[in-house]
Amino acid sequence: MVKMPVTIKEIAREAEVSTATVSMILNNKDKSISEATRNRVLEIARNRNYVPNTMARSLVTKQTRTIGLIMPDIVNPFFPEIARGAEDRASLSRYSIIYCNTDDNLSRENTYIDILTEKMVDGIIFTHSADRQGGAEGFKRCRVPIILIDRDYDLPNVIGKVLVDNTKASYTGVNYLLDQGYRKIAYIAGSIHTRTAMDRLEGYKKALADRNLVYGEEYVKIGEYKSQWGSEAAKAFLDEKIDFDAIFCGNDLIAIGAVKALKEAGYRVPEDVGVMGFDDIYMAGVVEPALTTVKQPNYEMGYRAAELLINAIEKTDSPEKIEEIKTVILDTELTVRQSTKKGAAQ
Amino acid sequence: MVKMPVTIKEIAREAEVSTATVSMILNNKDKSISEATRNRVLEIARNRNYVPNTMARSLVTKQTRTIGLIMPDIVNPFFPEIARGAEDRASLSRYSIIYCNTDDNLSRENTYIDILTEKMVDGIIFTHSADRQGGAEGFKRCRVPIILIDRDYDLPNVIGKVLVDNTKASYTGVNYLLDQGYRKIAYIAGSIHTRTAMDRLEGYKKALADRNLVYGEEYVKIGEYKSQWGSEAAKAFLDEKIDFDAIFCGNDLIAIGAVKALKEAGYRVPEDVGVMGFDDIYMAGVVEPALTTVKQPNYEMGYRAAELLINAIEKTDSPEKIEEIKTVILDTELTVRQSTKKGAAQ
DNA sequence: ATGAAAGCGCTAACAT
DNA sequence: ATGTTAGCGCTTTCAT
Repeated sequence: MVKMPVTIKEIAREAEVSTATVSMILNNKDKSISEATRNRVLEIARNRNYVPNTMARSLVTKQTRTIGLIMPDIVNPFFPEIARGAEDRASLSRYSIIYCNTDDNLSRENTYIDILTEKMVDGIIFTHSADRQGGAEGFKRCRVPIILIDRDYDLPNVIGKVLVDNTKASYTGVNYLLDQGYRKIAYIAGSIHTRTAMDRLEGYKKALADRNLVYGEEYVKIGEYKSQWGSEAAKAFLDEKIDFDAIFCGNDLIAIGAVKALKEAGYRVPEDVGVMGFDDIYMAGVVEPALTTVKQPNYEMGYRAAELLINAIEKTDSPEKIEEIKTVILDTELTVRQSTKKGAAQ
Repeated sequence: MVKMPVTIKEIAREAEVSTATVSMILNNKDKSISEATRNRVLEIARNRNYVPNTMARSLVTKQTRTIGLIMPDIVNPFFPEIARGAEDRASLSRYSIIYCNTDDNLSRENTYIDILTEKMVDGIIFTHSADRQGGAEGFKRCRVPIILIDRDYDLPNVIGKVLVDNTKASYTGVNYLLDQGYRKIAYIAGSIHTRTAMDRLEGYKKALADRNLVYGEEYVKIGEYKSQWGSEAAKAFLDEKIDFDAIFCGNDLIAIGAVKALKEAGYRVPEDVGVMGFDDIYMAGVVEPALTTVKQPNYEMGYRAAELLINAIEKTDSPEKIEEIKTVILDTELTVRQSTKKGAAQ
């Protein structure tokens, strides 16, 4: 297993040419090299199982063909899709991805940014972390371009963003419920501390306002992104005898909990009460087929982020004027799993 | 953003010492360097935001502190836990992880092995792919140590394995059902083409045999790892009037489907029929609280794999005698989510 | 059409 | 206690 690596030097000697020639041939920059030597060199390289040393190459070219992917936690089903999208786009252009879990921890984020710049990655895709308060101390030593996903911070080195229009998304979702015949739509929010959550709430309010539907603040409950909370909140609505016929939820976990509570209380979903989730966690469909959700295009977000980054890296032609931050805003999509029409037969 | 990187050369000049001195100080190999110069150099490095160039370092040291992680698909909830475990262990020792999705595709696997050896990763963690028939062509150019997870191939460069005792796992699972009072345990298997699946079936048979329980082959159904199949198979058991009071399933998706079919047919789970899953996909507990499962310790597998690899990499002291392949066999654990006692009250 | 040579930024003997 | 020097394996002008 401890095979001594073959270098271009050895190949050059064996082929009786210079290392420059070998290098050019191996990199397809052999415009002016005879077919004869070309084939000879290629043949030898193949026979000797030549593997280029990318360290040496990168040292010269200042490119590693590696991208860093920083995210809170790959075990959270939100992220694998993003990671996969990024990887698929990256590997198309023969970039590799170094992945880093931060657990939403600022100091781990900073550590990773350091490590990635030391590793000389060509760029970083930064997926949202709840904590980060815009603090830029961790970026002092960072020298690589950054693409933001999902959250819009003001950070140094950011050259692009891939975002979702959350207001529009929940607006669309609530409108779907209205179109299905529901008229009294309650809202169970998760944490409301993030921009994302507030935008969603705003979309909900806007959809109602557009149809001149107004009802009090008792229709909105704020808690956390857990199914437990969904159950509690739904029960609370029932206990308080709020007159609602649908619930829009801050995310799918909440929705799953809400559906459970409603069913336990004897309601049929969606015939009696429509419930809609958001985000589409993995398996939401398996868990609760009655659930229609607003799906965030995670895979595409990862894909587009990698694309933005690679374009920026390779567009060395436009020198310094990468001043404008490219922003991609993706649409969410409605995943209708089962008719959610009010009063529909089972 | 286009900051000119600071090199040790510049720091050396500014501090009026040699690059060797700077290098030693920066690498804590400064046993014999005066506090004065030491502090001066460190100070300058900090002020100038010095970032070491790991390419240059690796070129000399032949170490990249990077590990490759090859797996079928990070979106499959089986893998994020492995990835996370590996990353956690790796980052403890300041190793980074390059991750690669193969979609169980042999040629993608080979491509990645090539890319990773070119990137000079210090080792590769290879998580199981369904396809690979032991073909070793893709490893011709590979020069790095490999740790296998979950599947036991005969591959070149393999220096370690982290496996699960599937026979024992299903043996334990079935015994649990028996201990709970069930006596007629059917088995719904997924694909049976893998060693893993066969081992699980064997454990099931062994558990029954140990208690002198014998019943015909009609108690075993073989299909695929999908909830759809779980439903179909469970219905088939009912239609065929098989006398069973519990079902052991090849994985959780199957179990979820089976529970669904049983409930639709009017059975109470687990009071009338006990159902047990395997593998514990993400959210299995949310989906079906009645489900008790045999959980594969994915996180730990990833963690241990990284550990094995790092130990091997850094144990340069034992030179060539790394002939023995280190094998770690982990136990699965029973995740009892809710009493599964036969006939228990709701 | 090909070769010579100068680095890329760093580490590691070996000197002093 | 610190400096000198020779590479690591490759790319890239600039010659020829």
